[in-house]
Amino acid sequence: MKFPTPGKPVRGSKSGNHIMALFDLLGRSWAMGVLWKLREGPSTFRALQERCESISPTTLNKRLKELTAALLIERTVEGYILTAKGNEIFLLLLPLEKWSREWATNFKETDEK
Amino acid sequence: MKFPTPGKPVRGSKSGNHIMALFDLLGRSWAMGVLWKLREGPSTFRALQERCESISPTTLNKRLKELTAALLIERTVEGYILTAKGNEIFLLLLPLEKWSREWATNFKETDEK
DNA sequence: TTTAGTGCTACATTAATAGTAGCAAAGCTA
DNA sequence: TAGCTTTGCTACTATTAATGTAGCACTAAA
Repeated sequence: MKFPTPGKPVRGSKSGNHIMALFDLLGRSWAMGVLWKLREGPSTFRALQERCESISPTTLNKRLKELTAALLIERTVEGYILTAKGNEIFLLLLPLEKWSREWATNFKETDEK
Repeated sequence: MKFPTPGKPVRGSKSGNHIMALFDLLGRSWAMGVLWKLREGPSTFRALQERCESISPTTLNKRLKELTAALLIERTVEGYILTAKGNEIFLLLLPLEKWSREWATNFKETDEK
């Protein structure tokens, strides 16, 4: 498994700056979404697929492997769960929810093409 | 210009849940990176390209338009800058930096293939 | 020994990103 | 006013990532 590793070249930093490595990891389709959906508790592969409403098994599998390699999630008998680190980062993402709620109000009527 | 709009179907939410719309927006290559690099101050297109170390003009242009439509950045005579909203979200991303520094320590020697 | 559920993998298609060239417009400079 | 630069892109091609649909191998219960 290969994922954006701090210390190795990543998007935005040839030297592998840690924040850029993180952005590279989280800046992939579904990465943050999967973490978010896992906040609800352990989930099997198929259940997670449903929580996500629409995600191909190919992509889900890839993200799960990357996030596992990145130590953010792990697989248990109950299914996939957030690790301690995964939970930490979830808590850091949490404020985005409130912010996005306000942000969303800007696009209610503003229906540009 | 088309970008993940709250209220419209986005990745992870057919109803356009705001946090999922935000994840869809930020979960694209370079989106968070560009916001991050713009914290340093106004930047022209070409200068921004250099700050990013490696980014194709195609992608940069696309992200700039999306982020502009999303009200996070704008173009001024001095170049691209973060808007008030853009700065807010940057501040929310800021804690990730410290976290990622600690996270990175897990991958110093752990050099798996 | 069937049946059902789970965790994927295969494969084909479409979309996103990269990488390189270079053009049109604006601002010097001589 | 004719060149020379810089800037902000766009065009184009190549490569990589994501989608969507099928279905296989495994486990467990009936």
